Amino acid sequence: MESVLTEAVGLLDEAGDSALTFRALAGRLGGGVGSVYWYVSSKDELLDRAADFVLDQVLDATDGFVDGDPIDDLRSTAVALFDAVADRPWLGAYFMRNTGNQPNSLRYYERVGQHVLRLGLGTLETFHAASAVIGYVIGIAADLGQQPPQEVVDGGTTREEYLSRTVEEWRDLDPQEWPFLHAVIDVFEGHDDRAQFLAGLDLLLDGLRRKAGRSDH
Amino acid sequence: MESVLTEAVGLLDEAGDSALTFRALAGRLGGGVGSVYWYVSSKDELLDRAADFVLDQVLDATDGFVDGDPIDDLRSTAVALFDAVADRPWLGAYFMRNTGNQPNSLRYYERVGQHVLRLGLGTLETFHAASAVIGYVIGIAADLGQQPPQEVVDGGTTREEYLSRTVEEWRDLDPQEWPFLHAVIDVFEGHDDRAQFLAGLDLLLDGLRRKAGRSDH
DNA sequence: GAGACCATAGAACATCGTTCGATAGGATGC
DNA sequence: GCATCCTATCGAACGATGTTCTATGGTCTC
Repeated sequence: MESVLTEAVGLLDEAGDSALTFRALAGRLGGGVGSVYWYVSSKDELLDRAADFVLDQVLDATDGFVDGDPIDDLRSTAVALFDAVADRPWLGAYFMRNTGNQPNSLRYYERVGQHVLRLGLGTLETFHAASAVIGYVIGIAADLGQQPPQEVVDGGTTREEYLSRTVEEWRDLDPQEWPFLHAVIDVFEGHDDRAQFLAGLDLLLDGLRRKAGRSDH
Repeated sequence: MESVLTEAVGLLDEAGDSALTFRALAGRLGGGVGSVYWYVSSKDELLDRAADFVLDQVLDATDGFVDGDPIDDLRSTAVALFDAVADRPWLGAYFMRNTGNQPNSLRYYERVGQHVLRLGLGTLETFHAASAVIGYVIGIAADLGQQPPQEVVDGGTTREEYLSRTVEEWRDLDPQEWPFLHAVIDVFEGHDDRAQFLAGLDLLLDGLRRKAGRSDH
């Protein structure tokens, strides 16, 4: 059983979403197609289990954050999930469905929530804050970790070439009509996904810290 | 051409992601399968165009927000996109890929960016803030708008029944181990997706407003 | 040894995206 | 008037995929 998930994750990591087929998986396990169905009842379940499988490892690896400043711990927990999803593009997509259904996504929800709980907000605000943080992390991670275009996957073009070609197209647009695009085009060209994520996360956490401060006194 | 997109959107709206097949689309158009390929070169392109098609309408419908408080306008723009994605679950998934590739997602990016621009932040901060807002909206919308479980789609179970059954399962968990879950379980049971989205958005915008205030003086 | 259950294997089926060649109508060139 | 191209349509066929089904060993229990 476990080897089924290991090999499934291996396929996903190595060649992405479309590489995980029952035939490829069976071949890797040295068995027949039908055998896989003995362990798993559908492809949906296979994906759920695979996602849950790696999320379990992420959770174990980030077990220690429970003693510092709540916001700092919240940040560390969020960053750990982001990093995990960032280098596993497929994980974001399959984390997004069934939130609250898979055992480990519930575990993650709880962990984030416990940090928020320590802020001493009201029940509704606690619920909203935890949901916002998780939603932001998953959303950005899934977005940034999206599959690069086909030509980059095939190796014909590097990521940098593709990026700079996009930028060139933007430069041709009318600056009167696209003031924002032209304003940020230079920083976009050298942008770092992770820094982008962190900046947004800090905005969110800053708002949260302020809300906690207000309800404190 | 336009009718191809209209019917494609119709299929997606009525029966979701899996209902859009070339054969179903051709049947609806009263033609053959091959004809669709004359207008569109692949299913990816079909989905891109369909998503772009409805996004265009959303953008036209929210054209007026350019005169009030920047943060307020930012909020209105974000809410409009959220609402559009919320009742079109498929839109979130296909908005997420190719951000910056499809013409109208670029238009939306620009519009959000222009509001941020008025906050007078630095270039890098402007870029990060705009990305954070868009990422949050798309992420949450895609997450909350996720396809409900099969039994609900089939009509065998209502959304409320499914929700309350989930809650029942949560109640059985050990409160010692799941303090957060038990703390928020009541508000979760009656939660509203849109309110949840707005609460997180306001946290984010509050952080942004504060950052803008700091760099002002 | 017989039967129950665990586990595997692969053929077969339906569906899907995609390709391809055939075909017809209309515009254009001479 | 005729040939030639461009536009547009159609559906059969191909390959890949998820899934079902039946057949076959293997192992354990009594």
